[in-house]
Amino acid sequence: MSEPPRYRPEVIEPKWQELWAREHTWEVSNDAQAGDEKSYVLEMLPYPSGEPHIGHLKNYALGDAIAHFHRRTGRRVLHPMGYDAFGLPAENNAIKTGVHPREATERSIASYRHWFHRWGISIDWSRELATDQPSYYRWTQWIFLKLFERGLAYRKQAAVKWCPTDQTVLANEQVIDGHCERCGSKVELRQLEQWFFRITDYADRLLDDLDQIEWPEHVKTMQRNWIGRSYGAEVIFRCEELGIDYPVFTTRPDTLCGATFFVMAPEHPDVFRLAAGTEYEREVHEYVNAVATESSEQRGDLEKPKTGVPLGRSVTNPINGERIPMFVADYVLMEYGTGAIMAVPAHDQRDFEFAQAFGLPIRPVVAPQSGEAPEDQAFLPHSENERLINSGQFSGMNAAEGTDAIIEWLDREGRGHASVSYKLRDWLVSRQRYWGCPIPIVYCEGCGMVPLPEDALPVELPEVNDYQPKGRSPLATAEDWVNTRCPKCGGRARRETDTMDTFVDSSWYFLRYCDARNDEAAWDPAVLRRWMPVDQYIGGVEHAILHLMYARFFVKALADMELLDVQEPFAALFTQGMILGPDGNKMSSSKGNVIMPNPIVERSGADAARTYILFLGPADQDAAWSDEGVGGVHRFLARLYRLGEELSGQQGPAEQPPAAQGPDEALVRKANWAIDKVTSDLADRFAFNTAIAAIMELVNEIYRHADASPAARRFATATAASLVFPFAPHLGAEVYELLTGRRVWEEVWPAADPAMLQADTFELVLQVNGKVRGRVRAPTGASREELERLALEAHGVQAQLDGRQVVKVVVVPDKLVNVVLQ
RNA sequence: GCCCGGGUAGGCAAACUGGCAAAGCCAGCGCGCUUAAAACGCGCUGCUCGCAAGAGCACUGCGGGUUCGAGUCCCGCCCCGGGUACCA
Repeated sequence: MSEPPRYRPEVIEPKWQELWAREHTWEVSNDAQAGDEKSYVLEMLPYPSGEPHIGHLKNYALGDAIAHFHRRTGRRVLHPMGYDAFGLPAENNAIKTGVHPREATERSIASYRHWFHRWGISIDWSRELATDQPSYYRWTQWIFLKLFERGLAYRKQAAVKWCPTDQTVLANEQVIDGHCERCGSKVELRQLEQWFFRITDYADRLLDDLDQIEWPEHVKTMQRNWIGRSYGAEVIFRCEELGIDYPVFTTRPDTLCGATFFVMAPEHPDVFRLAAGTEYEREVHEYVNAVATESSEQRGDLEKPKTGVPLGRSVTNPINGERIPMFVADYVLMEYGTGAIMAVPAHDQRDFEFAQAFGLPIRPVVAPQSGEAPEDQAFLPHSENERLINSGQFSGMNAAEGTDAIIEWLDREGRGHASVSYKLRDWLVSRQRYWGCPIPIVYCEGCGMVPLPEDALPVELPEVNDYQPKGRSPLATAEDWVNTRCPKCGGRARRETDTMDTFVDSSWYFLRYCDARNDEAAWDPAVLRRWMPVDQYIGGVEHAILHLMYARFFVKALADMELLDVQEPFAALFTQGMILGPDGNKMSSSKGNVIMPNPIVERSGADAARTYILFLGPADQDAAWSDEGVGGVHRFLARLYRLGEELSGQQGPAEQPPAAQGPDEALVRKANWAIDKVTSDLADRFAFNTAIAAIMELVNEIYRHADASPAARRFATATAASLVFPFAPHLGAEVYELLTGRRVWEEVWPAADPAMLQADTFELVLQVNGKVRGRVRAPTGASREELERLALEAHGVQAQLDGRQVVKVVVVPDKLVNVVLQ
C-alpha cells in the first residue's frame, strides 16, 4: 500500500536551495541592457551576533517577497546582503571571554549566512560584504579622508556624552533619556577633544529633501523634530559693566520689549567671570557645581521648581535701553542657541515660572485685538489677531508685523538679525574602543595633524592583548602600531587611536553593494548610476533617526564632491513592526518570551515560517507571535501541495481554459480575482497578510470545486502556486513545476483577465433608511432607474413601506439602493 | 506636556476611496473517513425565534455631531504602545 503524497518541506526546500545556489539564480550583472528597468531592493544589513532572531526572519521574508515581485514584473533586481560587523557587543564579549571579536563575529556571520540560505532568501551572494573586512573599511577610511579634505570631518574640544560602562563617548543620537543607547548606563558629560562630522551644514537639505522621498510620514516627522529648525532672530544684549556683548536666540522677536531679565546656562564659559567680585560669587560657584552633579534626568524634570542664582550683573535691552538683571539657571541649556536667553515671563511658560519664583516683573507686550492685557494665560502661543502693547514705537502692530519691524530695526542698529536655529548637533564619530574602523590620521611632532595619503590605506586594526577600555582606546597599547612616520616629513608621528562609530560603516554600505568587488575604488560612479538610489529600503523604525539620517548626510556630502549623483539614498522606505512575544511584550531573555525562528523553520519549513510571519498582521505593525498559527499556514501550504500532486497526474495545459462554464467559471473567476487582489496588495500597499489570505481563499475554492474540469483546476492551482511564490518560494516553485514543468521565477507575473473580473450580475443591496432590508441580483451596469425600480419592487422593501411616504431614493450603481422614508 | 501609532467576534485580523461590518487564520463545536486515534475532508460558531428556508435585534473603547448612509469624517473624552522633551 503506497503512502498518499505528503507535503515535505524538508525535502522540497533543500532541493530548490541547491539549484538556486548552483545556478547563481539571483545574481545580477552591472551591465545595463536596453530597455530593462532596475530595482534595488534592500533590507537593513544585520549586526551579526549569535544567530538570526525572529525580527530578521520578518525583515528578510518581507524584502524577499518584494524582490521576487519586482523580478517577475519585469525589473532587474539587485538584492544583496552584508554584515555590520564592527561593534561593541563583540568587543564586550571579547573582554569577558578572551575570544577575539573577529572570531566571534565570523562565527556569527557563518550562522547568518547559513540561515539566509536555509530560509531561501533570494540574495545576490556575489556582492556579500562585511564592514570589518579591510577590503571594505579601506574605503570607509577613504570617505573619512574625503570628508576631512572638505572640512566636514574635524576635531574639537567639547562637552561630550560619555558612557562610563562602555568607556567611550557617544553621539547625541545614541543617548536615550540620558542613558546609553547600547548598555543603558547613565551618561556623563566630559570635556574632551573628539572627531566630529559636520552634519549641521546639511541641516536644511536634510530637512527640505524629506519632501522628495516616499517615506512613512511618522519617520519624516521624527527626522524633522530631530533636526528641529526654528526661525527667529539673534538679539545682542550688552553687559555694560564688563563691556561684553551677549547674543541670544529667540523665536519671538516681537516680545523683545517684554524681556525683564536675562538667563545664562550654568555651563556658559562667562558665568564665573561675570559673578567674580559680586556678592553672589560664592553662591554662583556652589550652584554651578551642584548642577554639574545633577543627572540629566533630574535636570530635565519639568515638575521640578525653577532654580537659579543672580549673577549680580545686568545687560541692556537694545530696543528700549532697559537694564535687566542677569541670572544663571539650569533651565537654560548650553547646547541650544547661544547658551543664554532673554526671559519674557509674560509669554513663555518657563520664564514665567522663574519670574514667579524670584519675584521678577512680568510685563505683557502682546495682547488680543481688544487691547487689554490678559490675566494669566498670556504666555500661550499667539494667534493671528494679536497686537503689540508696551512696545514703544512698535505698539499697535500685529504680532507678525511687529516681528518683522523689530528684526529690521535690530539689523539697522547692528544689534541683531534674523536667524535660524537647529536642534541638530554635529555627529560625534570617534570612539575609544577597539573593534571599529581606525581613523586614518597621524599626529606628527613637526607637522601636527596629518591625514594619511590614499595609498596608505587601509590602516589595518592591530592585534592587541587587552580589549579592556580604560578611558582611552585599547589601540593605544599597540605601541608598534601607534608609532609611525609622518607621511609629510617622514618624522616621528603617532597614529590616531580612536576608532569610528559603527554608524559610519553603515552609512555607505548600500553604495558598496553596487560595485562590491572593485579594488581600485570605493565604486565606479557609472555603476552607481545604474543602481542608485535604493528603490525600496526595509528595516525597523528604531533606525528612523540614527542610521537613516547619517546615510542621507553621507550621500549628500558625496554628491557635493561629485562622487555620485543622487541626493537621497533611499527613494522609498518601509518600516516593519516588531514581532512580540506570545504574551504581547517585547521579546527579551529576562521575560523568558523569546521565540527563535530556526526551530520553527525546522519543524514546519522555511516557507511556512516566512508565510506565517507575513500573514500575522499588517507588516508595518507590531504583532504577537503565536505558535498555533504556524500550523494553519503549514496546512494551507500542504493543501496547495496536495492539489499539485493530484493534478500533476492529469494531462493538459495549465492555462486559463476558454469559455469556462458552471463550476469551471467560478474557479476561473476566483483565480483571476486572486491575481488582481495579490497584485494590488503587493504593488500598492505592502498588504502581505491580505494577499496571502486571498491565495488561501483560492485554494479553498479549488477544494470546494472538486467537480470542476481538470483543466480549470490545473489552471487555478498553477495560479495559486505562482502567486504564493514570493512568500513561499520553494513550494511555489515545486507545485508550479509539477503542473507545468516550468520554473515559476522565470515566468512573468500573471495578469488578471478583465473579462473574468466583471460578472454579468451582482448582488444589489437594498436599504431602507440606511438599514439593510434585502438583496436581489441585478444586471451589472443597470441604469439608476432600473435599480430604483428593482428596489421598490422587492418584498423586503415593500414590507417596510407600510403606507409611508418615500422621500428620496439614493442609488449607488453596481452596489446599493437606499430608500429613504418619511 | 507635545507629536505619532493603535483600540472591531473567544484570540490574531479584513473592510484601501463614507456604501452588505467581520474575508482569511487560530481556538471551539458537530459530521464524514477510520476498529480507534491522528491526519485529512465538509459544515457550524454575536444574540433571539425557527426543523428549516428565513425573520427580528444588537454590534467596531466611551459621549455627542455631520450624512440618505459612519469602523471610516468632525468635536469632546478614556485606555494601550512608541517617539520626544526646560530646544528659548
